[in-house]
Amino acid sequence: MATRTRTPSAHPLFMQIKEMISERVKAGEWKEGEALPSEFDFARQYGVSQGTVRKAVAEITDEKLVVRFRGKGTFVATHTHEREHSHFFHIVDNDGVKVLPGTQVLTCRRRKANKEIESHLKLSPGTYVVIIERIRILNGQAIIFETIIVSDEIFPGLCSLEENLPNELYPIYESKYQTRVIRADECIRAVSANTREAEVLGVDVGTPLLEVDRIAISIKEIPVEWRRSHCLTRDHYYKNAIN
Amino acid sequence: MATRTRTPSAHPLFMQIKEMISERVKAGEWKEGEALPSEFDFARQYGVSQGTVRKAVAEITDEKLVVRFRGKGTFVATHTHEREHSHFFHIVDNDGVKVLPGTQVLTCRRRKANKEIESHLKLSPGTYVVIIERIRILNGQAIIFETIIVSDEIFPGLCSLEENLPNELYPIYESKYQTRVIRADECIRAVSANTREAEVLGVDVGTPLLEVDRIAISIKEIPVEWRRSHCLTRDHYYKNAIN
DNA sequence: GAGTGGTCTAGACCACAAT
DNA sequence: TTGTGGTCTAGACCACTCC
Repeated sequence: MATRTRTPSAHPLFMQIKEMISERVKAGEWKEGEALPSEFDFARQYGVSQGTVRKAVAEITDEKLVVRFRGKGTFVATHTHEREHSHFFHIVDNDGVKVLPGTQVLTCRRRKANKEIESHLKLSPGTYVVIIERIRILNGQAIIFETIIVSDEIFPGLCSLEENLPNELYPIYESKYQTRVIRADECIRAVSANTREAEVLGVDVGTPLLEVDRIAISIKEIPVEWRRSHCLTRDHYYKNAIN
Repeated sequence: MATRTRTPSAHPLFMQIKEMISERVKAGEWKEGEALPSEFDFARQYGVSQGTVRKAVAEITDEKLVVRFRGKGTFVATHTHEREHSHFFHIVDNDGVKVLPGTQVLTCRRRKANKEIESHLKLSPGTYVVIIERIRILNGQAIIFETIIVSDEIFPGLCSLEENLPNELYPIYESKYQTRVIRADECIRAVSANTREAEVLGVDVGTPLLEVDRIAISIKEIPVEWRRSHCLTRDHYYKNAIN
């Protein structure tokens, strides 16, 4: 391959390749779990060397869009239980050990979004949303009061699952609604338990609770879920590692 | 370079090179800000190709132990103001904007560590520590009540700086005490303001505060600072991005 | 055995900084 | 001009999976 026609773009070649492959993955050209073409295939497609494709795909792997297995191939990443739990769940017990939470749905309803929800999920006015309230149980104690809000257009019929809603929702978003959560922004505050939360969590009104406000972003860069968790941090805490 | 004598080690070559260079950096073979040998030098030293060294140094760069500049070289990373602020300070105002905090030292004293401190900083019994209490001021409001505890053996005379203690301590740790903080573990809880905090922060006793308990780890993998921040999260919050 | 990703090499050219 | 890190190539060998 003689000297390539250099696009005046500031990006190096492997970055351009990365963007192109990345876009194709995001566009759903290969379904979740499906294999992508091999490095050599991509190299032929784009007229670059295998090494350049490797570097591009390595970056996409870092972003957890795909996973690679030696001898098998490159596959569109899926939301495994472990990934969700290890990656998105930051509450641990006082010994620093991550505990698998149980879940109990309190309410699940469908209604019009208010201004606040519209703003958080970037919805057009009048959009319907699904609002789930549930508690999460760690070591037998109700620890977290969780309010989950998603667009009814993206997740139609989520309410109908009602009692069958699993602990971890992201795998459902992915398998039933073709919506893959790849990252999230969390806003963390200290708040006071209101009467409802106090009752459900079995504490006094006014007890300090940890509020974790999470906006989950899909692979298409759309905010798809607003989740507000109010956590009792007497026997647990939110663990964050800064590297 | 013919086929190399493969160590039976499970690690690939570039990983071994990475470990060796990494150890030398951590041992202080080059001072902070000082240049490391070039890729070709390392390649000669270790008898591998430049590409292999590149991959090793790339990983060390990812770990922020060194920084690289094209045309100049590879240098031992230093604690710049920006890095500390962007990396370790997670409190932002309600618009999500990071604010530069001012600081006012309340007390600074030297005393024997108690059991709790010994355990957090892994100190031998009877070690003296320095305890600094200070408030941090954002947009003119006292927002954070901060207690900082470090070993007096690692940071002798820190107290004597007293009023001259800067906002950001890590650059001081590095320049005056040859101690570079590279990562930290944070435990986050919701707590109630005690009388002291209530007075200092100008709120009622019992107001929910965000407790951020941080153990800072040095480049030598030693816990060197225990910092407990109690933050008023009325106009601010702790921001965490999950990628 | 064929195909995949993972590692390693040797060499080329580039952008940039210092001299 | 020299030296640096950054990119790219072409080809080799390896470990692993699947047939």
